[in-house]
Amino acid sequence: MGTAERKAKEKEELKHLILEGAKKLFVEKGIEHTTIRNIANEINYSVGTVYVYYKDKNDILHALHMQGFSMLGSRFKVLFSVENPMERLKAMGKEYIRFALENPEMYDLMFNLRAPIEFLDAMKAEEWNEGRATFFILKNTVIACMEQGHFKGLNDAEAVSFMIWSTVHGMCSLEIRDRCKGVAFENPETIVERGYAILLKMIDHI
Amino acid sequence: MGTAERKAKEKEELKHLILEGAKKLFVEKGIEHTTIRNIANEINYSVGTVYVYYKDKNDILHALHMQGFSMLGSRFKVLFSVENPMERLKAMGKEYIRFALENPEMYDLMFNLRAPIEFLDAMKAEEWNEGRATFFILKNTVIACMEQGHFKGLNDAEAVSFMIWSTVHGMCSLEIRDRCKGVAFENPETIVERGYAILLKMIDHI
DNA sequence: TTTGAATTTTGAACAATGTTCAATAATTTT
DNA sequence: AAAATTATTGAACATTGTTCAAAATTCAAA
Repeated sequence: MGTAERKAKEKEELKHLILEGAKKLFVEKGIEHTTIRNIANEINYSVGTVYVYYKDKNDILHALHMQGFSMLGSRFKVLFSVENPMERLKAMGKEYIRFALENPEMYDLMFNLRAPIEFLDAMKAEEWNEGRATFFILKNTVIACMEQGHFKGLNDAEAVSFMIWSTVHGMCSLEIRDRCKGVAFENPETIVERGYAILLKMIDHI
Repeated sequence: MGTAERKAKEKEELKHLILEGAKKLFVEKGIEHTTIRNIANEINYSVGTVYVYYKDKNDILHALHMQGFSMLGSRFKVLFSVENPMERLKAMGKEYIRFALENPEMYDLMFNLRAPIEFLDAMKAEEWNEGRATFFILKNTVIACMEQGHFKGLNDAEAVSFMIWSTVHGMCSLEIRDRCKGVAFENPETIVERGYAILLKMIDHI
């Protein structure tokens, strides 16, 4: 039965179309200024159709959430080619920052968005795999660094990974959410780079 | 004219009442699940009254924002008594984390809430003073540490301060926004403490 | 080709929200 | 006591997420 296949594909395509429309608008005007009606309008469908393919607005956010982790994950995977674990770790931080600052809406969605209960339930289930996998890449790199003699005196690889993740995440979040603007840094444009340079030096000296 | 004074005081009191009612509900059921009608109901006034005293919902958020910085600031001020700058720096981090984890809604409001344009305008104006002051306390402490021979090889005190701020902010945000839950840490309850311990060791070793 | 069932799409309708504002009530001044 | 000023109200509006019966379309069988 070829018809069923084609229909399934069409459904997939429409689902994708909705998602891409949503993403475009999110990037253009921010997540909370994008309405379902906007999305429907953007792709020339009616509101109801969106709800056929996505249960919720949350469902859309969740789909984009996974897509975001997929993007970040593939950026990380490229870095497998960097043999030296310490170099790899540093490159990962750089890529992470680049991803966050180039895709602030996506990043916000992934890490800063207030999570409704259903969202959290989905996160605890299998679907959060991508996120967990991304953290494990970091953790394993830290472990590899330790095996090469780095992070001497620190035996808690998980905590080290969490601390590094928190640092880059914190810098990106403060930057993206414009909290840096209020602080009147001497050189606002470069503050994230400078902060990251400090982290690298600290990592090197231990 | 004593009447005018009394009226002014009454107005102040009602404004405060609204704010406290809002805060109570924010803490109870989260910021975005608290409506103006809820707030009005909580203090037995009508919706309209709230709008007489606060221009916006944003206006309320903004007032609480300042109150939050005031709270955090006074916690920091207590630490002036700690003479040793390095000890003071460490205590500040601890206090910061305690504040964030004890007042997650307030913290979110201060650092993670999506800022509407008017909000940002107000931030750039004088009213962000509290926030700027808080960062300066941190920065000055870092400078004092440097003068005592710490942070050797790092000459950018601002970047060091930003990096430290980002680390504790990042850890608290990830924890508060439940992003830690998805990662399946070995020991989830203690991850922030452990992460902070790593930061302290790194600071010590440089 | 025609038909009738299955599927897809629609948009009017609903409840909840932030916000406004003329009307009402309370207070103060004359 | 009357007038004027001030404070409070809640109905009304626009916009949101969401639902669902109806309309439009597609498809397999006769």
